[in-house]
Amino acid sequence: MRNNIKIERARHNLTQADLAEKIGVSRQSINAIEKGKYVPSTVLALKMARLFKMSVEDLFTLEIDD
Amino acid sequence: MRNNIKIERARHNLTQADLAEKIGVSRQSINAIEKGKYVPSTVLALKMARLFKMSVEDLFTLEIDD
DNA sequence: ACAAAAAGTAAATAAAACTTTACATAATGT
DNA sequence: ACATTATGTAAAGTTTTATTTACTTTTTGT
Repeated sequence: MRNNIKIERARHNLTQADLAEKIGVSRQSINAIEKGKYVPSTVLALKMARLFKMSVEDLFTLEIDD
Repeated sequence: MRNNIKIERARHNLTQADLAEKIGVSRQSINAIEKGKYVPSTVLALKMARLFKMSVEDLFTLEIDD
């Protein structure tokens, strides 16, 4: 699964720490999710999408191997 | 977080076992997710939404305590 | 160039997701 | 009523997500 978190963070001028705080996770979790180290829970995905005013589908996209 | 999995399953005439097989998880996982026992990963949410031809946001909705 | 802020990473741990097996209960069809 | 299918649930175990602390590297501003 890939994601556009880094791009949306840039659009909204947020650091990883900012985003982490806004959705209630640690900065390292944001970093790991952003880098594709692991798949976030649906709650996190929904919160991020809501924050960025976009759909979960536009923020996260399935890949062939998912 | 609440979800409309049970309803969508009914609309599509799928048993929990059917759905489980289609998205590649155990039947018990579907049962647990459906009953709100735990929050699925974003990959599962995306797969279910895609199967039901709807958005993740329409299938899963955040609640006040999330 | 320098300092400060941001991002990357890693190890140890905790918490939650998911599996498997197994059995109980409820619903459905004949 | 009976058999079959579907759902609910539970315990034990594995895997993955997420946290904390701490340190390194990269980026940004002055």
